[in-house]
Amino acid sequence: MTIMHTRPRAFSMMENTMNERPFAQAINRLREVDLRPTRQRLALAKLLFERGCDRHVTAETLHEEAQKSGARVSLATVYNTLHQFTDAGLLREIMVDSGKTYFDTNIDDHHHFLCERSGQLTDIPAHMVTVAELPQAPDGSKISRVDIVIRICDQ
Amino acid sequence: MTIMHTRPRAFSMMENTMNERPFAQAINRLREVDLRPTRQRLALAKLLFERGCDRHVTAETLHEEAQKSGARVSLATVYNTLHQFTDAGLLREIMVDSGKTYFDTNIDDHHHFLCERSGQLTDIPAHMVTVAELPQAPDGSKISRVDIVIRICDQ
DNA sequence: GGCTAAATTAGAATAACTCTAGAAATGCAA
DNA sequence: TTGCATTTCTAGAGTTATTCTAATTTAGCC
Repeated sequence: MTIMHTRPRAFSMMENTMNERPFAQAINRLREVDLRPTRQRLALAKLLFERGCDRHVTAETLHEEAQKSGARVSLATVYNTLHQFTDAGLLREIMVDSGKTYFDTNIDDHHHFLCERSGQLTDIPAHMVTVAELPQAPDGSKISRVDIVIRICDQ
Repeated sequence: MTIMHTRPRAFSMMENTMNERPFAQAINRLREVDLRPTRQRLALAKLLFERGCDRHVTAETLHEEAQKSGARVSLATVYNTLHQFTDAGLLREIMVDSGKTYFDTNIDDHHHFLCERSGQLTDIPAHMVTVAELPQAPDGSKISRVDIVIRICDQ
């Protein structure tokens, strides 16, 4: 197992406004995390990171999106790629709906609203939630992260 | 859909120390939530609630336990029963490990430690966590619950 | 006890992944 | 560049957790 000491920031549209050498950014980013910049990985990276907003995808939804955009990528590759990107710190896996794995392009410290009706997830920046007191982690262990899900329902 | 206004407390060993009429408690509790006290439901209720401690089970683990205790219950019935108990407010469904559904016999307001190595879940009473500031729920919705998972790893 | 609705069950079906093994693409070295 | 070792991709099979289905059994009531 490898521990990431410096988490790379995710791709962003901002960094590529000029659109010269459209894939250069993505290629470098993938190289940085030791993933060969293949056609498939580049296509998925584009969909995930070059839209300029934070996204919550499942393998299923991303695969569908890739198909629509004309990229030929198998579902197995989408699964592989999502896990590789997660291991590389480019994505974060989130657990809300048992039986489905969501990936979040926002890798900053943050939390989520979860709509109980629609299952819709929305980011909450970490600074909007203040936790005043936390219990001590059990002996021999330390807190690695605090995940907060605020469940909301219709008023 | 039915909204529960008065959540029944879960069963507890404390309430049945004398052991007279061993199933009376369970039978009444099931009646209260409009579930016929069948052989299977009683067996599962006993396993879940009469051990005097809070438990985290999956359908799989509970089914196995039932088998060992000599109760003949099908896995389908375990699934059905866990969901019925949850709907009746006797259990709470928790999401931590995508791909598996856990049920918690502790239905009080509380949170969880999640050990990233073993997947082990531990309850944290609500009073041990203080949330000082929460964001407003989006328009037209209200906060129904705040779930906090403190992920821990080896030190 | 007998009837009716509810509950249980085995096994089939489904959903979301994961694995496998062969084909294709990548990148390094000459 | 070309060849080759290695990585990556893919279709399809396999797995796991769960739900569905339709037939059987059981509970509660007269």
